[in-house]
Order: sequence, then C-alpha cells, then structure tokens
Amino acid sequence: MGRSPCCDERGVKKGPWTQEEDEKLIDYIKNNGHGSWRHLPRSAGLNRCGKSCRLRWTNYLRPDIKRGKFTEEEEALIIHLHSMLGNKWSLISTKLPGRTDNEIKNYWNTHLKKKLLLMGIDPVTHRRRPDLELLTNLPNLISSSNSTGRVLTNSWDINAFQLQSDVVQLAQVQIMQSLLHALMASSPSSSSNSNGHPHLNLNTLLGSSLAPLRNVNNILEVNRQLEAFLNGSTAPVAGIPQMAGNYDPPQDQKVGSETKIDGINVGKLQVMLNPNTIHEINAAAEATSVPSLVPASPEIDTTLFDHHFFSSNEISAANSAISPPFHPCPESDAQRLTDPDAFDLGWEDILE
DNA sequence: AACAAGAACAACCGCTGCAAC
DNA sequence: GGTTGCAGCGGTTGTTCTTGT
Repeated sequence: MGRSPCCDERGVKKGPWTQEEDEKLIDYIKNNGHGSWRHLPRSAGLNRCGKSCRLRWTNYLRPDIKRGKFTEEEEALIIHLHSMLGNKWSLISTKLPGRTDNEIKNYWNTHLKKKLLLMGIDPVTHRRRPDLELLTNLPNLISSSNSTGRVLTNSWDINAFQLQSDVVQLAQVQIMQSLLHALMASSPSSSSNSNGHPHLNLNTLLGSSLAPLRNVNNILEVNRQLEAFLNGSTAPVAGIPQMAGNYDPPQDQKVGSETKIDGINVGKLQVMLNPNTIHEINAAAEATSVPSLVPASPEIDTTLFDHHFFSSNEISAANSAISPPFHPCPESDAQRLTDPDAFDLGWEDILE
C-alpha cells in the first residue's frame, strides 16, 4: 500500500550539486518550465530525484533569489513575523522577497535564536525570560566568579572570594533556585543514568519533603550536600534526609581539585555567599522567586496579526494552517516534571 | 602549521495536505 | 469514500568553513 518515496530510487545521486548539474537544471527549466518535478530529472538528463531538483531550484537556482547577508530590517521582520506565526517558514518567506523558507529557517536557527536568547528573550514565546537571561550569562558570571584564578573549594569559606560581586552571587542563587524548584516537582529516581554514570538527583539528595528553596540558608545546605555528595561522604546534615546510595567520585574529581562529573566542572556551580549581603540576597531571592512557567509557545491570537503584512485572507489561512495551535505545555515536558521515571537529570542535562 | 571545536549552510528525510482517479 | 501520486513544509543531518588553541 502507499507509494514509495521518490528518493528511494536506486542509483540516484545525492549530496552537493555540481556546476554541471546546476546548468542542466537551469537550462531545462528555462526552456521547458519545471512541469512535473517527478519526471523532470529524466527529461533534463539528471541523475537526481525530482524532490532534490525542486529543492535545488527553489532554494538556490531560481533567478529571483537574493543572496547575501540579511539586513537588520529583514532580521527585525523575521522576528516580528515569527512572533506571530511561529515556525511557518514558508509563510514568513512570502514577506521577504528573494528569501527562501530554507534560508530563513537556517538563519533563524543559527543567528536569530541565539540573538534573542542573549537578550533574555525566549525565542519560542518571544517573551522576556529572566531565568534565561541569567542562564545565558552564566559563562560570563562564572568566569568573573573564577577571576581570582583559584579553584572553588569550600562554599562556606566565606572570606575566600572577596572579589566575587554580589550580582554574581544573586545570579547564582537565582539559577540554583530555578533549577531546584523544577527538580522539586519530581519524585526521587534512580541514581544512575542509562550510561551507568552516577547521576546527581537533587531531589533525592535533598529529600522530597524539603520546601522549595526560598532563602539562602536552604541554598547553603544544598551546597553543603553537593560537596558531601561529590566527596563521596554521606554524612547527614541536620534537617536534610540522607541521600540514597553513594557516589564515590574518581580521585581526580574530588572537591578541592577539579571537581567534575561526566567531564563537567560542577564546582563552578557552587553558590558563594558573602555574609554582608545575605540579607539583601534573601530579600531579592524572595522577590525574584522562580518565574511562573511560560507556555512553550503562545496561544495564537489573530488579533495580533499585523495587517501591514497580511491580508485578512492570509490571516485566516495562517490561523487554520497553525493546527493544532501552539501547545501551552508540551506533554513531554509536563511528563518530565511529574513522571519519576522520566525525570532523571544528569549535570549535563541541567547545564544544558 | 596542525588540529579541534564550533558555526554556518546545503541538502535530505519524513510527514502532510490536496487533487485526481 | 478509498487509494495513489505529487508538491510543499518543517525538522534534522551532514558537510564545509571559520576561529581558536
């Protein structure tokens, strides 16, 4: 039943196009039009599938294609249109003459997405995300926190890091809060992943009954537990349930040298606190508790469609094309947060 | 100069919607 | 109404280029 994909044809060439192939295709279409893409390759003397010919023509060989860098105006327009349409690249490309959907899609994925993230804007929702802002600045924050050139050792060695700014501390507190708040929503899970690597399940580590971290004291305890965990020590800390299972890190992963799990320097994640600012941080942390979850994609609202760019017909067509509309929360994500089996985070996951 | 890592880009793959039969 | 063929779309992958060490 069904048809075989055109590209299943045996002996059909794949991969980059040669100049000779390009010329053949251009000549043929100039003289005959593309007609049926399926039959074009044979007629044009090309050993390619029709789909490949169509893609090559529409994305690169068409005479009306505009090459070169995107202008700032085009960038702004893409962002604007994406905020209204989502990943409807073909629709977006109709508003950028000479640009193909593929080109816009690639440009979005390689440039614009990162640009928005750096601005602290969620590229999916186009809303401001304070947590993202902080996370994307994490490398800078960490490097500034490590600017003294020494390896972080004792998190409660309060006087050890005088150069660390309060801003960095607050950022780290917020990051930890965000991460842990999410982790708290899950139940404990196994202590190793499918690769057999030990996994640091913070929920297990802290105990599921622990209230969400809302003040620095709790974060200090987390930090203490982390170090105990990394040192292979399971000595309980007052008020915090003992973690299940032991993790004995290799000698070169002990805290005090380069503390690593799966090659990632987790020591850098530790939260340093200056006692002089504890009260301020506490207050700030309280005020900047974990932002409420933002839907993975916004609900589409046709009233937002800019009539400067779209006719009424296009608006209704776009609206029907976006089917189903944006999902408030992907099921997989929701499951990740509630299903104890599905929720098995390693540091790589967290850092990602 | 050599190599590795990351970025950018081109092309492919699988799916969907639509029209013809 | 079901099947088939086709074009188009969006996600993903593979290759090439660039930059840093």
